[in-house]
Amino acid sequence: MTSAPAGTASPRGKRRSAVRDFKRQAILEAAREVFAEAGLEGATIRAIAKQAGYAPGGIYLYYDGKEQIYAEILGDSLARLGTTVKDAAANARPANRPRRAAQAFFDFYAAHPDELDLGLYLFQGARKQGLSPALDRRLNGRLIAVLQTMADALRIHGRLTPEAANFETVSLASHMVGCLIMERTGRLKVLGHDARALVQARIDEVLGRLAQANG
Amino acid sequence: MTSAPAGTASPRGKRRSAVRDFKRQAILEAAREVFAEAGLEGATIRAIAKQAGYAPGGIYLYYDGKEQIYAEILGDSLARLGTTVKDAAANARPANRPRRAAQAFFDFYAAHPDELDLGLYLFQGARKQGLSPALDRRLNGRLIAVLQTMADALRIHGRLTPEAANFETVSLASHMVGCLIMERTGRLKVLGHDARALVQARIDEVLGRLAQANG
Amino acid sequence: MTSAPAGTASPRGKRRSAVRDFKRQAILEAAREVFAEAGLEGATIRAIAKQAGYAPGGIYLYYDGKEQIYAEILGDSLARLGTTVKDAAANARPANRPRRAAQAFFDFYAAHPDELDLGLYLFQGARKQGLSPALDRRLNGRLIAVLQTMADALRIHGRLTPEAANFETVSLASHMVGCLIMERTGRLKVLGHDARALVQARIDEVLGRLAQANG
Amino acid sequence: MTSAPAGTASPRGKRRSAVRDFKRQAILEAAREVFAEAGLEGATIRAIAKQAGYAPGGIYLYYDGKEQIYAEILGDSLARLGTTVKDAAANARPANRPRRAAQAFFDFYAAHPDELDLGLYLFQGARKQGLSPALDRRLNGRLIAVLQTMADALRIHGRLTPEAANFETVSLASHMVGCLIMERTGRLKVLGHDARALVQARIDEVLGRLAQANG
DNA sequence: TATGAATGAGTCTTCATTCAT
DNA sequence: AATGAATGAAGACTCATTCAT
Repeated sequence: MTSAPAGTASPRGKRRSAVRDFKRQAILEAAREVFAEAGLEGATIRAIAKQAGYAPGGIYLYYDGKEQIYAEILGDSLARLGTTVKDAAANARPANRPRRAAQAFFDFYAAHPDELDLGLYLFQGARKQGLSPALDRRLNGRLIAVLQTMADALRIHGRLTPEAANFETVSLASHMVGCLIMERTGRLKVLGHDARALVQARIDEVLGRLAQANG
Repeated sequence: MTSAPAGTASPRGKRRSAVRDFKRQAILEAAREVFAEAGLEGATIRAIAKQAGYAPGGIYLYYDGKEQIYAEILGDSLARLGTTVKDAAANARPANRPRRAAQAFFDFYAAHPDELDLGLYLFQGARKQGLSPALDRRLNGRLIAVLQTMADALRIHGRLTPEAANFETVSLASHMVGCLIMERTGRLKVLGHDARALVQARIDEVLGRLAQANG
Repeated sequence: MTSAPAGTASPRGKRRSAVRDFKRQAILEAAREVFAEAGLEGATIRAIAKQAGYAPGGIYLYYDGKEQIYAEILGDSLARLGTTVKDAAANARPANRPRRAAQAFFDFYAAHPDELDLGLYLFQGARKQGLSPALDRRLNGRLIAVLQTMADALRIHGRLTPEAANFETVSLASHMVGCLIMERTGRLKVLGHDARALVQARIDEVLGRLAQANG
Repeated sequence: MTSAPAGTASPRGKRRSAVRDFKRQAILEAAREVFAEAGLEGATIRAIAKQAGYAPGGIYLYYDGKEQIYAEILGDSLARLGTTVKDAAANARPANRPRRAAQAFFDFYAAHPDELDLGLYLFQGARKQGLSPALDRRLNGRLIAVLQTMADALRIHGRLTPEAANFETVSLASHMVGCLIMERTGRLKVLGHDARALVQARIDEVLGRLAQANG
């Protein structure tokens, strides 16, 4: 009931819906702040409500529960990631697009590590409830879109087949995710390395390989 | 108190200690099963106890608490990983060692994805309490040892400086971790890829690059 | 958070705060009843909650924990004791003040023996955690105030130095506490005596001695 | 079953009983040590067993449970107190007996404050189970005997009626108990006094009064 | 729409006691 | 006689969620 961002037809409904969406966003923002400060574990409904200026019960007028908030944040996060990557690519000279796009991806999660946590948490195979299939599809769509942007840049620049560009992109993204996680869990530091350098080198390597292949 | 795998001298003591160790292992195994089935969140002391055939209090005869169980599983896991990787390298012809070692690493976590989760969970920077420094050091040591094995193989085969071999290894491991996580969270499937292929390609690529560099 | 009897400004807030205070008092009262019935050991959060008509978790809306409830009861108790003793002294002719004050002290604990228990329990040197220093100071302050009232009466009536009055008062109070405890534990009865008579005699004795000293 | 120090008739039984009593005493001694170190709260069966060189279950071969151990310690304590007081009186010149006896009483508990705690704990009105009537009678008997010793000394020295001597003694004992408890809970220190001085003064006062009454 | 008091199941952990060995 | 592994009820406390207002 509460959960669908449901579009209503009547003008009255529209206005109400707009207000509602605004408040939903405000709660989401509050939740993000709590996440950033207290991590996934510390993000209680109480804390989120307080940060949003609500009493605990108030949250449930806008969201069905905690997991739904998580999911929505993740959706938002992916949307912003998509925008960020797309902008980075668009604002770069064609020759630089693959690098800029990839770096935008990395920078995004380097700046918002908790949003990466959130993704891992929610997507985790063995979740209590799992996401609703509809939501899962939506989130997947966003992720695919992000990678598509990166893959397109790579494809054009590297004169690759769509499949090859795709493969290369997914591999690159996985590498970045791996590096970010290893860094976040403190393992990279112990090993004497840092994510940015590893990723940088990897991008150079891929681009170098493509350049070489294209003469 | 409870935790030390204390060696006793008398035969009677030895037998007792052996039984004890066996039961400790059984509990560990039960915990692993719970992890695999219910995830880290579902792995409550109650659930572990039940799975192990104990009443809740029984666990505390063998472990000081939940986190200790986690840590012990992780320690075990890293030890087994180390053995696996080392064996893989040792049993391969020198030329194949880097590949075999890397693949052993990947195969290990592909077969035990929850142990990867556990590592990420425990190492997590933002943990409530964090591991005891001593334990943390031990676990780090094991991780470093594993990567050292891989790095050594790479260094010898690729005629690299220790630093370069190290860097390459950490990057490779991060890539594998990233791929595994992306697969575990279901994202890789959605994107039409699978971890094994991605990792395979990455290994080929690295080895190819080194071969080329060495003429 | 939970603990502060925080004064709010708005009428709405005032009413809310009043309700809150009322409920806090009700819980306190319930706790006192449980103490009286089941003793300190039996005074579990569960039992208190039940007596107060709450589910276990409900208590934590009003108190931060068990010890805080104890402390608040004790604080209350000492405050009431202070008032009682002061009133008794104030309402008596000067010549009778020392006796009336002392008797008020005795009567108070004779009527509320569990509050004496509580004091002994909480103040106990060998407590797990001990009270917070701030709280301890507050409670001590109240106790000192009570005895000061008694000492003042004694000093004036008996023309004593403050030190002497103090000493006499502490000795008297200790005697009363000893008698009360011996009675509460059933020992006095076995010995064929009762606290009231013992205390009465002691007061007579002290006052007699002072009268004699003053001619 | 286990609990009665039951005297058996046969020589075989006698020897067995002697061994048994010895072991019971050893456990008691261990329990006393644990009490002294860890207080009433910290005195778990496990800790007592360990201190006595037994496994937890072993204790139950000699005692029916924790409370019984407590009770027996208390009984022992009272017996030793009795001996101590009696000896003190016996070894003093008649004129000094009341003082020496009283001081022996005080010193005993000043040296073993946990045994005073134990008495209060066990005798406490609202105990879970209460002591068995038989045990209660035995303990009471010992307490009475102790006070009787003190009362006798006072009666003879002060030429009092038995009733008066009794009254005075119980009052004195109560005062000492009160002072000791106030000291143990830290209140006396806060008030700037100490138990020994208070008790000393009280003894002087009583003896002075009696001397005066007897010309 | 919003409150916030209340719930109650669930968390980890402790410990007296039992019982097969 | 003694062990010590195991129980299981109990403890304090947390927190997502509900519902009367």
